[in-house]
Amino acid sequence: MAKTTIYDVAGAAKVSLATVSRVMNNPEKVNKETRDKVLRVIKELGYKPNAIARGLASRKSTTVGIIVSDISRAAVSQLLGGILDIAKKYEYAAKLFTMDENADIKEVMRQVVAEQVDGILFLNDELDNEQMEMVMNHIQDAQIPVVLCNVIYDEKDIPSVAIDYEKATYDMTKELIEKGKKKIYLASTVHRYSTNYHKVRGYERAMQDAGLEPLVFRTSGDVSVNTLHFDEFIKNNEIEAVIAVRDSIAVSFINTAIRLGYKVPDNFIVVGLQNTKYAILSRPTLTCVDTPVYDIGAVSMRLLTKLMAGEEVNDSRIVLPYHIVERESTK
Amino acid sequence: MAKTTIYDVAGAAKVSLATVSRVMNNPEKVNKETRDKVLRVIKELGYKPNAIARGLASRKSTTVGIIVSDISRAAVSQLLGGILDIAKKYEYAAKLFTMDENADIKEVMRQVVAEQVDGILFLNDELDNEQMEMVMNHIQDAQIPVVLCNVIYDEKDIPSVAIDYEKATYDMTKELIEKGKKKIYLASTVHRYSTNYHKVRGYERAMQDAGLEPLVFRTSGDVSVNTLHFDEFIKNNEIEAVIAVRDSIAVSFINTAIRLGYKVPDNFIVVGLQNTKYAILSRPTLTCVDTPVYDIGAVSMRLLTKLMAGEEVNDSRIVLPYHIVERESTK
DNA sequence: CTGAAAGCGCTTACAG
DNA sequence: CTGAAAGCGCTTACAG
Repeated sequence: MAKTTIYDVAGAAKVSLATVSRVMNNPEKVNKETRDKVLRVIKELGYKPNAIARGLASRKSTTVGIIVSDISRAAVSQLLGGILDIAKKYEYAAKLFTMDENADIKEVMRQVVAEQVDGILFLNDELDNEQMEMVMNHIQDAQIPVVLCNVIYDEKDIPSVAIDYEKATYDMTKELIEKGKKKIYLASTVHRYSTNYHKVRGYERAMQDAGLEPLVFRTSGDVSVNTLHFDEFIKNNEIEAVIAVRDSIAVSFINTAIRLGYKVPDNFIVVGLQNTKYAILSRPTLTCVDTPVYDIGAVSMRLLTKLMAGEEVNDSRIVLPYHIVERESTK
Repeated sequence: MAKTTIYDVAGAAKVSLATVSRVMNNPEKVNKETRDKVLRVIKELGYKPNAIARGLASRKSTTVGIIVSDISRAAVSQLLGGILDIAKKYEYAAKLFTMDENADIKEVMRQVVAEQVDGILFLNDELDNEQMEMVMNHIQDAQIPVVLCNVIYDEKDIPSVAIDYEKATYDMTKELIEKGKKKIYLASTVHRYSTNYHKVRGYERAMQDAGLEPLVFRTSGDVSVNTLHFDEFIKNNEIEAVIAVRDSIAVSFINTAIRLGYKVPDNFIVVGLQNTKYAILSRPTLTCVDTPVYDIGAVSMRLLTKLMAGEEVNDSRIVLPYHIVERESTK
C-alpha cells in the first residue's frame, strides 16, 4: 500500500496541491465549500502529511530535541513525563539525545542541530561550567531556542525552569537547626550534578548562618556501595541529622543505621530532598523537600513552545514553588 | 550564522554537490584525493548534512519511533536506557510517542507513520488483544519493521524481545511450593499489563500443577492506596507467601505486614518479579526474579536495526534468560 | 571517477 | 479564493 501523498488528495478532490496544503495550514484562506470537500477526501484517504517533507519545505520540523545524560534516572523520566504531555498538547514531536560522560559534546550538539529541531530542552545536569558554556554557545550560534530543564546554570541568562534548590536546602537545614540539631551532615554525591551543587551551597549557608560547621559527606550514588561507606561513617562520627541530596541515599543511610542498632528518628533524624516513591516505601517514611519534577518538565516544555513561537516572554527564568513533607523520619 | 549546506562545501572544495554527497554516503566511489579534499572542507566548515533533507531525498529518516504508554514508569525508562545506547551506536535518532489510556490509537499510529520513522519499537504493554491487532495492522500496512519490546502478544508472529514471564513466575511459584508453602497469593494490578497477564498464568499453572488453589489478588499500583487494601487483606486471610508482579507492591505489602505486627519472612515470605532498586532498599531485602530490563531494551533495538537493514533474521522472537536473586524476604 | 539533472513531498510567495 | 511555479537541501540514477 503506497502512502497517499498530497497529490493523491488533490487529484481526488479535483483541486491543486496548493489548495490542499492551504486547507491544512491556513484553512481560513480557502472557501468553505472547497475546504469541506478537501477535508472529506483527506479523511477518506486517511491522509497525513509527510512530516519530513513538510519540515524541509517550511523550515520548521515541529520537533523538539531533548538532551539527557542518563534517561534511566528516576528524576529524568519524571521530567520527561511532564515534557511529553505538553509536547503532545502543542503537537510537537520529541527527539531524544543522550550526552553521557564519554560523549563528544560538540558532536552531540552538531547532531542535534543537524536534526533540525525547532527547540531544545536541556536536561543534562552533569556538566561543569566550561562544558555548559560550550553547549550554550553552540545553541546560540545555531539560533535555536533552548530551555534548561531542572539544570542550574547562572553564568548566562538562559531560559530555565527549576526550583530554588539552594533556598529549599537552606530552609530544610534551618528547620533541623531549629529542632536543636547541631551535627547535621549533608550526604551528597561524588558526581557533581548542577542541582546538587546548589543544594550543598544552601546547606552550607544555613549552617554558617547558625554558627555551625558544615559537614559534607560524598558517596557514590550506588545503593550497594553506599551501605559500606555508611557503615564506617556512622561508626566514626557523632551524628544528629542527615540531609541526603537523593532519596535513595537517605533510605540506604537509614537502613544501615538500623542494622547497626540505631533508631531513626530517635538517635538521629534523616531527610531527603526529592520526595520520590522511595520516601513513602521507606521505614520510617522519609521527610522530604517535595520537588515537583513532573511540573518542572511540563512548564519547561510550555515555556519552550512560547519561545519557538517567538512570543514575548517577560520572565524566562521560572522558579517553581516547593514545600516540605513531614514524615516519620523526623518525628 | 547561516547554516552551511552541501552547496557551501561543494563551492569551497571546488567540486559538484553530487561529489560531496558521495563522499558522505559512498566514499569508496570517489577518488582518494578529491575525497580527502572534501573531507577537509567538511571539517573546516563543521558541516553536518541536514537530516530532514537527507531523509526526504533518500526516503530513510534514520530514525526509530518509540511508542510508550507512560514514560515515567521505572521499567520503561530502563528499557529506554538500553534502547538509546544501541540506537546511538548504530547512529539512529529516536523519536518518542506516548499512547496513554485516553489516546486515539489510530491517530497516534498515523502520526508515527507520518513522521517517517524507519522502524518502530513498541513498549506499550497496556493494550488488550483487540487494540494490539489494530496497532499491528496499521504498522503492517505502512510496511514499517517493528519490534515488541517487553510486550507480550502471541496472536501474530511479530518480532519481540522479552523474558518468559510465564515460566519465570511458574518457577518462582514452584520454589515457594517446594519450601512447603500452600497459601500462596499473587498480588497483581487492577490494570492489565500484557506481561502481568503472563505472570498470572505462570502462577496459576504452578499452583494447579501442585493441586493448590490459585489466589490472585488485584491492587491498584498506587503505593499510598496499597496500604489500605493490604490492611484488610492481611487481616482477613491466612497467608503463607506473596508474589508481587511489581517490586513496589511487594515492598508496601511487607511494610503493611510489619506495621500489623507480622514478621517477614517468619510469618510469611514475599517475593518480587522485577528486581528494581526497591528490592535492595527494602527491609527485609526482597527476593526477586531478576528481569534484565536494560538488556531487553538493548536487544530489541539491535534486532530492529537488523530488520531495518533487511538482514535475514532466523529467530525474531527473542526470549532472554533470567535468574532468581535470593534475599532476606524468603530466608 | 565526476557532474548535470530530476526528484523526494511538501510550503509559500506571486499572479490572476 | 485558487493555481502554477519555485524552492527547501539533499540523493541517486544517468551520462560521459
